[in-house]
Amino acid sequence: MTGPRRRRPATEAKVNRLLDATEEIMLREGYAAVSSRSVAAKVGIQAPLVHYYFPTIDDLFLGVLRRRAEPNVDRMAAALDSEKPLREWWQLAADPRGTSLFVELLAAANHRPALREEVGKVARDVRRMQVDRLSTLVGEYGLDAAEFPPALIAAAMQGIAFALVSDQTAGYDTAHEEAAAAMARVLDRLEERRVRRRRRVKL
Amino acid sequence: MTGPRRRRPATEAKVNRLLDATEEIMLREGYAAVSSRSVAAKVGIQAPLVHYYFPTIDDLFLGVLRRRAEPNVDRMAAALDSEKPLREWWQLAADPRGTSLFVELLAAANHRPALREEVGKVARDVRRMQVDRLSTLVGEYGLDAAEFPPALIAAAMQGIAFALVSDQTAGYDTAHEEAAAAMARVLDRLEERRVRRRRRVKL
DNA sequence: GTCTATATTGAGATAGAC
DNA sequence: GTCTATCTCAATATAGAC
Repeated sequence: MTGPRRRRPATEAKVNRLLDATEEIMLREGYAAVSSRSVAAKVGIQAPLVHYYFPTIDDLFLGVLRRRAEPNVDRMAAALDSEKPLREWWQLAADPRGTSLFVELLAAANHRPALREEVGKVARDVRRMQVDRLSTLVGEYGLDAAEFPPALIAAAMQGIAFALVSDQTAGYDTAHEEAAAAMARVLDRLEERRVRRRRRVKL
Repeated sequence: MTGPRRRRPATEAKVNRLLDATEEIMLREGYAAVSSRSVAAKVGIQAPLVHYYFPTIDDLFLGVLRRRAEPNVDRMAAALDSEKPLREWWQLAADPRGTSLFVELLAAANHRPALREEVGKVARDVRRMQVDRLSTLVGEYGLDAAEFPPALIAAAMQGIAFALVSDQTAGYDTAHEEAAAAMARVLDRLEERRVRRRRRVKL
């Protein structure tokens, strides 16, 4: 076990430029527009050279997923351990770039088995982390755990973010701004409630 | 203005078979797997013939969208006017086939301007219908309209359905069954509350 | 280790046969 | 009105040059 191979700095930089280009294409034109040609054109190299760094297109998508997953899992862990867990979780979930990319990866995974497995692993791990933390948080927020189990709250956080971000980035006229503002207020109220309840316990 | 052209019954049947095949491919392999070749293979005809019925691939996607949209808009209208509006709305939203297809169309619309416009129109019209009805329903459910405005409730219904259906169809292990069951219970309780409140008013 | 010339397959679309 | 032969181009990928 020697861990992932080290690469020369110049190579590392090029790999990152390729992944940046791939993300850009996924966000602007959808995952289906990603090809060795489109990525190469964006970076300014020849198409077949992409295959030197990423032998297959699957590897390119996996690269995007892995580069995003690690810091995002860390950020989610930090959010869940912060003073306002739901509020910070929402801030992560409502990030248009990250959420749009995740939706694209989810869609691409539909017909790419290698990607599907990896996306599933990330989704499951993150969800487990959220549910674990929620099992104690739910009570602190003054919610009935029987009515709002962690699994539902986690699905709601992610799902609402999906809906709002996808309508927003597509430019659909569906009052998503109003909904986003309301969501923020709901979470703020929950955080206030939690603070009050914890004070009461301490006193 | 003569309305849409009538087609011979045999033609109509073939058009439907092509649209069925397209839906099937979208659901099983994702929208990106839809091509004149893949659709033709599934129906058992030659690839270029697909272009006779649907000149461009955009037309194929538009065909799928339009054939689905009309009955679904009607069904949503009926649900909103039913005895248990939220419950029936959820039953529609939680349908895996319909929701998965909508997600695929949403993704495909990302880089297909013609489709994008039509999807946007459908999304906006349906959302408007839901929000209109919710503006009176919210109070009947005993919810505070300032805290839970119609736009947020509509986004939540759709978003949670997105999240649960996509995890379910992809087979991701994220406790989506538990979440779906909890969602159903939450809505049942709301419906009960609405019935009780209406009785009180009538008496 | 880095990059290019090139092979192969499959895509969308059209002109024209039946 | 229905279907087919065929064109053009873009996709992934590999073998091999530098």
